[in-house]
Amino acid sequence: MNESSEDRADALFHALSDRTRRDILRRVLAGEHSVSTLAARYDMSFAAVQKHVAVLERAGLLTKRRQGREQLASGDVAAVRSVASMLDELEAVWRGRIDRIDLLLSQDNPDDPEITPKGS
Amino acid sequence: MNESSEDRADALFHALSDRTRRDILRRVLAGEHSVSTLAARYDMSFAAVQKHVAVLERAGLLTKRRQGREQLASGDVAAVRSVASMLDELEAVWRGRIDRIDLLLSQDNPDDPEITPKGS
DNA sequence: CGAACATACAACTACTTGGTTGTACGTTGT
DNA sequence: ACAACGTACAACCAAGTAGTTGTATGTTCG
Repeated sequence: MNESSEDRADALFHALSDRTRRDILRRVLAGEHSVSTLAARYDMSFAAVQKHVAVLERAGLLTKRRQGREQLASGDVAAVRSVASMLDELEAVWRGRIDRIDLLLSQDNPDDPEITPKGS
Repeated sequence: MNESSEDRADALFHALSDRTRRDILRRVLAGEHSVSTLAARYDMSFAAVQKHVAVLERAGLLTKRRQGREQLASGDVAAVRSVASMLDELEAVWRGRIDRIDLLLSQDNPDDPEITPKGS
């Protein structure tokens, strides 16, 4: 409902909607990497990778810390979990629908012959 | 790893990256709705909403069934779960990192803060 | 049949995105 | 000091996106 929470969801899902960014995220979740170390892994310019890292950072999926002339990027698992909880909320909405269907069925058929209708 | 599984992830996260589409998804997970019923809920043209529904359908997040002149859209919870499992995979990657750190600590190795940077 | 409804799709516009190159600036090592 | 490195950012471009309006097609109902 909150305006900014929808903004955040937009940013998170958008950040995850690019395969290069998902791959970068995997790497930085596995351990710290400098931006140039990451860039060396992809067949695109350094600047392109740096922009992907910036998108992930703006979405809160990774953080950077300076070490000398390098920026070490590290994945934030809490942000990943927050996305998972958004999906949990969607699943809860679906479960509410199923519960309502089950209620109707049990009212019509108190003997409960049918289990889990064709629900998905 | 599969090429088309990345395509699918692209489509799923992209579909979820728009707040109108997330809202539509919530409604159709809660129960069947015709496209026009959905469209009436938003301050945009019918065609715009119809395109959002098409994006969700292409991503596999909803299915439509014809009933007379209406198309009834219904959310597919399995697709939502498949997204959740992608996030689980990311969290597993992160957990592997933590396990490796724990291993280093338990080996009482005070050197080398860098953790196996890559698979090469 | 003909009117109203429900949907689909094409064409167009404004904006965003993912990529490029070039430049600027701080840090490191010799 | 200075060359090489690591990063950030601006300007640009092609492609995609989210919205619009208009049109076509099928369905229901009086």
